Amino acid sequence: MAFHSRNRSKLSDVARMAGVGNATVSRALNGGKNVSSEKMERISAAIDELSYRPNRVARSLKGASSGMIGMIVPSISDTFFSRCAEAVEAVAHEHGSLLVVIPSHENDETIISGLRQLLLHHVDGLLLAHSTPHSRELAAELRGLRLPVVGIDGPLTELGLPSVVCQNFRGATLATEHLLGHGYRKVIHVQVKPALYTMCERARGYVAAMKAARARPTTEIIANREDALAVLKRHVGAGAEPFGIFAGNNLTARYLCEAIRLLGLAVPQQVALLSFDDFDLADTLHPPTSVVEQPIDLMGRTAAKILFERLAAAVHGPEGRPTPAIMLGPRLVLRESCGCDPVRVRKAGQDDADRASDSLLAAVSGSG
Amino acid sequence: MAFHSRNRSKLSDVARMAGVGNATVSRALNGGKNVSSEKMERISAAIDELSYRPNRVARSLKGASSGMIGMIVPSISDTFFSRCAEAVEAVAHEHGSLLVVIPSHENDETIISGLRQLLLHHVDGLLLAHSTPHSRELAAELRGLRLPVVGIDGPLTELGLPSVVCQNFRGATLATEHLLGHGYRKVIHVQVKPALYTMCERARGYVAAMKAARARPTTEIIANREDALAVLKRHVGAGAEPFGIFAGNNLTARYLCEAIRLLGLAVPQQVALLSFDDFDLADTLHPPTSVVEQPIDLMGRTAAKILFERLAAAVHGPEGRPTPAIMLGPRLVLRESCGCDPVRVRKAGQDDADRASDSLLAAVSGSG
DNA sequence: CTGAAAGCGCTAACAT
DNA sequence: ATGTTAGCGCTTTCAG
Repeated sequence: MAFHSRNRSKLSDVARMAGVGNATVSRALNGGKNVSSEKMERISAAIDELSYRPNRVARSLKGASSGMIGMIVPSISDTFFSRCAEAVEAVAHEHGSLLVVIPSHENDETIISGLRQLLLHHVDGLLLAHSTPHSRELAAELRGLRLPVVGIDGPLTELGLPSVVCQNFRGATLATEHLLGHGYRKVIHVQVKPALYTMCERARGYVAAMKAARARPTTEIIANREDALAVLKRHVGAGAEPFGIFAGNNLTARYLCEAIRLLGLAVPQQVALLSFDDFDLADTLHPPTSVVEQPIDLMGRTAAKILFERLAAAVHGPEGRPTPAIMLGPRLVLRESCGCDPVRVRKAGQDDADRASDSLLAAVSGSG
Repeated sequence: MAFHSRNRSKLSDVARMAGVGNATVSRALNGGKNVSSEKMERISAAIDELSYRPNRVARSLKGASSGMIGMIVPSISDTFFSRCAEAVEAVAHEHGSLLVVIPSHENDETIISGLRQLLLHHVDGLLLAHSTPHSRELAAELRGLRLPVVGIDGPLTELGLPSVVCQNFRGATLATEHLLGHGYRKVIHVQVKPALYTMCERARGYVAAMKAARARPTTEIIANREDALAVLKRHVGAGAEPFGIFAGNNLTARYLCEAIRLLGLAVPQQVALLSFDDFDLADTLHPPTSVVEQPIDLMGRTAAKILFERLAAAVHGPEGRPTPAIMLGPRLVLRESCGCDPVRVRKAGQDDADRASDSLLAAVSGSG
């Protein structure tokens, strides 16, 4: 039980060794205000000597910061959220804080119980990734919280809480316009989980872009590969004309790609594809899939930064005035599935990887 | 500061309401031993009434369990580790514990400082995923720890600590034998990060299988797509004969796939591919990539389970006797890149998804 | 079986 | 500027 304290020196040990009072050591530890530089020296010498580190638990019990922040995400293993978490952890680390991650499985009750558990552990603040509309209970729970909370991926605007999201609407518009720009007169939107905030925004953006181009928007909801197959069959069968698909997220794109492969459809000759959210092998797929890339790392870092700012400013709980969500811009990553010219695309590539493979490609074809 | 305790009832409130002493409530909370059933009733009624939840921090300060476990992984966003973490979290949740994840970036010093930070926060136990050989410092740190530690992915056997790993050797043997079984006389092994324990084991398994088949093993180390390109060029150029590649992990496979695409190589006609560790779009790639699948979820759950067992048994620190690592079996997932017949493969598919798409496929080709 | 009392290591008044 | 003191909420002897 008491294996924590094995040999570990405590604040009073430091005080004794430095020949000062406990409070002085505590003060020295917390900013060193109101401590003479002479004692400051003696204290830090003693700290080094004893290799003393303050016990976060005791500190936390007393009411000071616990050095932990919580993050509630739909799923820990989902690429998007694990990358968010990684960015958040990086910022937390800079602030000497630990990150506790709890999966919600998109269930409001799970969120509430997770929230309470985090509270019991005295976390200093909370990041909440939740893009389904919250239940009344969750809203109440959040409203009653005296703890800095920042939303990520889904806005907490209605609750007066700050949040960081991607410009889903804009990304969708960009994608749709791009597809339209390739000359496809018919561009459909396929998505999963239409209830999600992010999906709604993307669908809205798609519709807006279609309307602006005087084209007729069509949104299809799918839940699996079989649905994708059915949707594809229907639209391919409807006319010989090639058409574009704007996929709502990478899961949608995955179902679609699988279905396309099963049907033996030519991309982009028969169907052009552009998906929201980049994914690992998008580049390696046949053909490479064009995507709207979200600034995941920036989203995570920004949200965490806001949280720590509030922590420092001791701004707990909702503000009186509504807090607009910070919306970060997505980026079109053009590969080939949207109909872009492979050569032009490769030429336009700006990063080193692209350039490097260019020259190697040339070398290879020269030797083959 | 004191926003944690806002209205929150404490143990003494429960005691007062139930008309018993603090100690009795505490006992009731911790197993209810030595408490009359009558007071037990009154206490639990009071707990419900006040919706009391014990403060984990206070409990932890006093020396009891903190309700938190730590996990140190090379990277939070890496699919393998985030899936491990998810499994671990599930078990932790069952035990009412929180999971704190720290990324090590495969750096021993980072691990050590992370370790110490976790200690300061009184975590009850630790899961360590680290498959590079540990430095003397890390070994010493680990040895001195009075805390249950369980290794995952890499063994901590030398330190007398339990660990859970995949049968990397066996998986590699399986893969190599399978490739050999397809009739490829030449099968090479390509990998990244040869220093990793996992990679060593896989390379050993490959070599063993090759030797058993009286074939000459060739292991190539790559670090990026360009290396993959160079390796491929060399081996394709070396002879017209098709050959097999056993890729050490999914990153290797990815580089290889990209390079294969850039070179326009036919898979499996010119190069057959079989990779260790499944990945998201393996199925959608052209052709679908065969892999050795690791029981990731089981690994995470098992490691966590062992940790909680030790926690319950109060077995802290290394055992006297060496603790053999628990080695979980991988599974060959045969798709097409290894040379398996697409039709046969699909027929052999046992899960619903496969069956479902089969029938749909039939429907589709019938209508086309 | 039960309650009173003594801390766990730290911070924050409150004196000085 | 500095020391003394009183807890934070809980567990745990130690007496009954």
